[in-house]
Amino acid sequence: MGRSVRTRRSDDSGARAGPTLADIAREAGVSTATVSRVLNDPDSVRPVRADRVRKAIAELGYLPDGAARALASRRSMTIGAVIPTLDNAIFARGVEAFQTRLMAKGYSLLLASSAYDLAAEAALVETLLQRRVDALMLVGLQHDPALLERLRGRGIPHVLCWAHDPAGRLPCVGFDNCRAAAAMARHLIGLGHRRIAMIAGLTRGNDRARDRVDGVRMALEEIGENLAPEAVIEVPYSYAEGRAAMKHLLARATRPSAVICGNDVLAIGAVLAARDAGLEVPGEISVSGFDDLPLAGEFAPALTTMRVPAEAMGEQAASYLVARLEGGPAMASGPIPPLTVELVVRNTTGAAP
Amino acid sequence: MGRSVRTRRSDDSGARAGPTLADIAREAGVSTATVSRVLNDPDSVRPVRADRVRKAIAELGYLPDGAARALASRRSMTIGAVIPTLDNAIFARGVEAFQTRLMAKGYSLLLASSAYDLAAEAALVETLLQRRVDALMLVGLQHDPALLERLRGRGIPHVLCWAHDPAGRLPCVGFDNCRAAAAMARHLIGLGHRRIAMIAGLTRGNDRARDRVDGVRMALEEIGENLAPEAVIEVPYSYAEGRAAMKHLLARATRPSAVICGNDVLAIGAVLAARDAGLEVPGEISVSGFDDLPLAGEFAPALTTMRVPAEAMGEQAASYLVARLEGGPAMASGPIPPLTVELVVRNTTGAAP
DNA sequence: CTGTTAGCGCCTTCAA
DNA sequence: TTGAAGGCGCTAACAG
Repeated sequence: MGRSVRTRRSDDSGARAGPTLADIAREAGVSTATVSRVLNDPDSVRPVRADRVRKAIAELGYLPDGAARALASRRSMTIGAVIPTLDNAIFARGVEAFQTRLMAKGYSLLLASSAYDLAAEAALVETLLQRRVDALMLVGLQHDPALLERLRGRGIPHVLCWAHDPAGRLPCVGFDNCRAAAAMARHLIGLGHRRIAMIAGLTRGNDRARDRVDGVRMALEEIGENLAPEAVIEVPYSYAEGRAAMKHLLARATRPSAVICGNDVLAIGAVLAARDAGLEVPGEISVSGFDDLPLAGEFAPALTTMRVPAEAMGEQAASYLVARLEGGPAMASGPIPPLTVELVVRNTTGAAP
Repeated sequence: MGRSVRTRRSDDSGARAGPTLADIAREAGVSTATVSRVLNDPDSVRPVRADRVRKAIAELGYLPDGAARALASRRSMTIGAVIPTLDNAIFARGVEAFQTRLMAKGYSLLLASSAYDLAAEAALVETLLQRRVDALMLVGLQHDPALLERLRGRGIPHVLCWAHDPAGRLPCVGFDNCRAAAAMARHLIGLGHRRIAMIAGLTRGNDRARDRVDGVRMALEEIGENLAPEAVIEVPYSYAEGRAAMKHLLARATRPSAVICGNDVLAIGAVLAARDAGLEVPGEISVSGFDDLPLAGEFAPALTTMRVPAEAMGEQAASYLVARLEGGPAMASGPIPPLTVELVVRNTTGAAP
């Protein structure tokens, strides 16, 4: 027999549950199927009844149960993302844009950070799969070997950000780090620089950082120069590390005339160190960044850098995943064209002395 | 009749499902209850059988279904957070620490950002509740009037970060913004400053920003001075806005001798503007920040600021929520003591000229 | 357009 | 310590 008031739990540990869809159905005098319909496909219900249902929903303060919906419909309306860190402003921006776009399309974001550790990333993905994410966003092309395979096996739509697969095999929304770095190197080469050093991010487990080093190397080789191993210093992304690395570079017998940095944070640290050493930038040494953080344009001297479309990347990644989820099975989605980066020449790069 | 091989979906749209708990039970020759037990309370199962189950799990590549678990157990192992923005490095750090700690305790993070809009925040919370978050983290004490009420009504444990409720009524993990700002003002007052201006964050819907203004005002009133309305400029948190606000301040008939900024980003913008105007910092004008971002200590001149324990806050918030969730019903949890902030005096504040 | 009826995959008493 | 069985709240055929 139907108690008109449901009693759920007598103790007060945990959440009190609200009314269920069945309660709404009873209140509105319709079947549960109808209530479900006004929730998922309102147009398939006669307006009068739909309104009656909506009224009941409002009156009882009904909130659909996501877990039950996910179980029954096989869609959690939740998308996962694993990023290396939120401590890098450029990732934070990208994630913010990703989340905002997702939310606008009715999806929620399950977020985790891996600290640039590919094994940790794989484990986090496993957890997210367990949470039944409908799709997944990852950063970079390099991952635990079994990871992408697993996603394909499970049929989980996914997208790789901050990178571009020239082969077009992987679904990625990003740009070619190698080409971008090469473009920066050519800018410096064009200014007459030959003694070029690099302060790079840690390349272990970070293909973006590695590709940037490769890009610089490639550009140098184009003109018959080479990037000596000792001309590349790898450090974690931080102002202090950028500064320390530059200090090292300046202490050497032959000082570079230009230093290409793996990102803006390192570059600003490097400029600070150059200034500490009494060197003029760019008069005596040129420094370039990567990302074009808001600070890059404000800093004095304003930083020459490579602008990365972080927001667009986050938004496109979100839109891509949602399209894959909602587009019919036909939606094969060919290779995605790379996003464009832009060399922004400001005041930290100049003619070689 | 039970097909021994389950057929789930013939089309290939959407995710292929993996084996279910029932498959594991069959494979291991035990009941589903037993499999469930080795998952949730391994010690309650005889080791030999437990191992058999674990072997089956490994062999079939079984992954528990979070939605089903959530539905049956009434716990999603998911915690929500709504923050104003990820574009503020200090929030990003806090969220990162929060997420890391949560993950370590077996919980996942559902994240959303509100863009400092309290109505948007309330809507996002509603979405998260629908996703069945077990608990919730919010920023600040000020929220949509119905919001906290709703959380209490639903019995959702929650914590308010970046703030402290002196009355001790609200569950918050943070510090007293008013006191912290007052301490900074007193530092400047002690240096002989009287013409003090402020470049504050937007106070609408942001009680942390408002409290900081109030703290400065309070400290000034202690010495019989007052903070004139025109001495306070409210702007969004960005380097460019900080710079522009400082420019405004310097264009006035009577220039302030010290400028207290709502955060480090504004402060660095302000220092840049002072330098643009040919003013020496702190010789001719003092500037203070708030947060102690990594850049604050590296910047030249190094920024005097108020160090905020962002990581500790994220970690404690996570631990608090998990404790509420897992602590028995007895766990009443008295008021949480405020975190401590620390005045870091560096080189942007000096004696009044 | 609407109601009936099976599950979705797991947890959790309740008995044994 | 184990198994049987009934939901958790909702969706999705399938009839009507």
